[in-house]
Amino acid sequence: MTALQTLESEVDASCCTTSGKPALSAKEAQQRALVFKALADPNRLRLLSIVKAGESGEACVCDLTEPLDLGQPTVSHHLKILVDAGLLHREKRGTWAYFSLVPGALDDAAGLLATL
Amino acid sequence: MTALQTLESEVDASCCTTSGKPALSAKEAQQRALVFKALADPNRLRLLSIVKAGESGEACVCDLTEPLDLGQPTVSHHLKILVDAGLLHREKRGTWAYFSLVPGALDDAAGLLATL
DNA sequence: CAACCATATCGACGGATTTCAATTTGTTGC
DNA sequence: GCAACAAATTGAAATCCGTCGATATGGTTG
Repeated sequence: MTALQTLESEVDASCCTTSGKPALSAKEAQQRALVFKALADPNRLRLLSIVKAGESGEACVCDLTEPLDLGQPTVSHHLKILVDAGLLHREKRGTWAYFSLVPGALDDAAGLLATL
Repeated sequence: MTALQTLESEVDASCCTTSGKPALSAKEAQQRALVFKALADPNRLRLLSIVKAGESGEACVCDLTEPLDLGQPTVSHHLKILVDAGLLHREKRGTWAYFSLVPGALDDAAGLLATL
C-alpha cells in the first residue's frame, strides 16, 4: 500500500460529501505529509522529471545516476522513496529495473493541496 | 522574495514557450523542493488547513497552538517556514500576528507538479 | 559452476529538522 | 515608566535525512 493509495481510501471514508470543511486531522496530515516528503528533495524532483521527459516514459537506474551526479546506491534509495510514496512504478525486466510515473499520481498529489 | 515568487520569475525566463520538455535543472529542482519541504510536515499542513478552514480566513498564533498541541515557539517556527515559502501571509495588528493564505499560492504549488 | 553486471541493502557519517525551555522584542494599558 | 501579554528569537537535545563505501542479491552469459 503506497502513501497515495492510503490517502484515496481515506477520502472514501471521510466527510467531504456536503460542504463542511473541518481542518485536517493529525492522521490525515501525516499521510499527506508522506507524499510531500517524497517531493521535498531536489534530486527526487529531477528523477520524476527525467522519467517524465523520456521518450519511452521509463528509465532504469543506470540512466539516472549520471545526470544526477550521484552514486548508484543513493539513486536506488531515492527511487524507493518515490515508489513507496506511490509516485513511481517499478518493473524489473531481467537485470534492469525500469521506473515509470504512476498514471495520475502527480495529479492526485496536486489535488491534496486543493483539498487542504 | 519567497520561494514561490522566485519560481514565478524563473518561469518567465525559462524555455516553456513551444513544446520541448527538458528535464528539471538542478537549480530549478532546488527551488521547487523548497516549497515542498514547507509542505512536508504534518503540523504545517494542519496549520494551512486550519487557516483555510477558518471563517475569517486568518488566524493568530494563539489560535493555533492549542489544536496542534505544540508550544508557541514551535508554532511560530512552522509559520515562519510557511511564510518564507510564500504560502502564508503575515500581518501584525497590535500585539497579534494574523496569518492568512497567500491567494493562489496553493494552486501555484500544485502547478509545480503538473509542469515537472 | 563461475564470472559479470545491474540493482538493492547495510552501516556509518555529517548535516539538517523538530521540538522545547528560556529569553528577548514589541505592544497595550495602568 | 512599569506590569502584562503576544510573538519572535536563541540555544540545546533528540531525531531524521541524504550520501557514500562496502556488501549482498539476483539474473545473464560464458
